[in-house]
Amino acid sequence: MKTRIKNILREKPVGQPVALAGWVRTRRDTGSFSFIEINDGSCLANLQILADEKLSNYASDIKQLSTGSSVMVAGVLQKSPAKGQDVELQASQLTVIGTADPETYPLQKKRHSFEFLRELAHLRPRTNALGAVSRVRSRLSYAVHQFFQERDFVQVHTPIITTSDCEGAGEMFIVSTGQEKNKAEHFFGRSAGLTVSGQLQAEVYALALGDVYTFGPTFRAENSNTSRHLSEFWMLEPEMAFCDLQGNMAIATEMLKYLLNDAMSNCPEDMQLFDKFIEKGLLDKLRGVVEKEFAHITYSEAVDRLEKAKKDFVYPVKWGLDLQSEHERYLSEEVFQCPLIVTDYPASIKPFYMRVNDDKKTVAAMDILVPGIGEIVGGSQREERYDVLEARMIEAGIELADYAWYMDLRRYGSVPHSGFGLGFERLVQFVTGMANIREVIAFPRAPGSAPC
RNA sequence: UCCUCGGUAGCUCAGUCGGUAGAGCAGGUGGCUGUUAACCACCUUGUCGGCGGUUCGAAUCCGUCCCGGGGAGCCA
Repeated sequence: MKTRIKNILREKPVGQPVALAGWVRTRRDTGSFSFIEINDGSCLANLQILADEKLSNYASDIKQLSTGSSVMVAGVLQKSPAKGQDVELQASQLTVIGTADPETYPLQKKRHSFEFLRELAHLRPRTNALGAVSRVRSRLSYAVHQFFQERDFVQVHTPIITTSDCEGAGEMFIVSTGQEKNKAEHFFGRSAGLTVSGQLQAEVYALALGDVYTFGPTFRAENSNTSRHLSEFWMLEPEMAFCDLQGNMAIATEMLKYLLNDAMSNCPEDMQLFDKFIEKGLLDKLRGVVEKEFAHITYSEAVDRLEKAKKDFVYPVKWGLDLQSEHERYLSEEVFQCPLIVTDYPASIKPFYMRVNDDKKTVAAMDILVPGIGEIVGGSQREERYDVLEARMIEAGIELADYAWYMDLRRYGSVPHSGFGLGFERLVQFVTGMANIREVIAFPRAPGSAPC
């Protein structure tokens, strides 16, 4: 029976027999024995093993051990007399499971660039930083479910293959068997694609179950090549019935604070690695976000501030034009220096499903901008009035027949409802301080690149 | 897709005015030591991203394509 290093280090059963299995990070030989550091992925820390020359396979196996080899070790845990670790394992048995030829094994004991590691998608989780990202990502995913389940939200598995394009959400990948000669022969009887958003389907379930969320992979065929875009990414989309924009903002804010707090309290060692080596001051930044109120301004106020700003922008600022990255960054990074919620954008630049405000010019939209990442959450109150929605769809040139089911939600028992989308990888980026989104997903897919 | 910077040993990089390539680390061998980015000595390693051009001669200059970083657009 093996014990995970995480538990060994937490419980420190000194004097007790312990067995574990993992991969060799480094070996150092001394006079009559070797120090071997083992990592088993359960935590950032390695466990130091002492392997004495009296072990039967000392000369044949243990002295040959190199970085990357896999081993099983049994022994007795003891207090360490030297600095660097509280406890260490005196091995009574060490079995080599798999060797790793040091001439060809690409990972070294020293630091590698993330660009290099990206070429080794199958080996990079064995590094400190990528292992830590994986654990924090897993924990955040768990915390997402915990947050919503604690609040009686129902998870809906919305479809990956979809026949409805969530307008304004980007280009779709087309799904087909490759055998169809014409549209009538299509596998689904109509053209289909990979989902760009589960929102419209989530609305269906919100108007039946009240509060729901969907959390799954999302696909965008955009040719965008940046440090915060992926072709395949995970998106969290809560949708709440009987909920207006104020309620939407409140739940999004509460959720973000909850998630940051959860990662900090449950992954302290990994978070300290990020704070120390990836983004200095990360923990202070996150604590600040948890403690401070999020700033909130309307789009009109944002335009006002930008027009009065003493800063030269490349792109023009004018009511009716969308805010550019430089504008969003100026507001969140320089003016407010904290997460900023911008609401009530012009209807002309937002999708048909967002609820038209009383001024008839703006919609009940909200974007949450965070320093360094930009937009992390985008949401809105949905248009629940049949006539208004129909007019907006016609204006947008949408085929009404294709969305009859969506219109039915407004025809039968319509209610005000709201929701938002959170880019999960952008959240992981924000929490870990990783500069490039390709480092926070196991196997990144981007134009021209899809390893493994 | 656009702008911009880059691609030299397994990794991180240097390479001047165009004259055929170097360091540190890693790896190998030997030594030493309760070590911990271990240490000391010696040794190995190159389609200079690809193709084409200019030139007596190209890592170096020009063209083009591929790949990567940063920024922009699109968005989450």
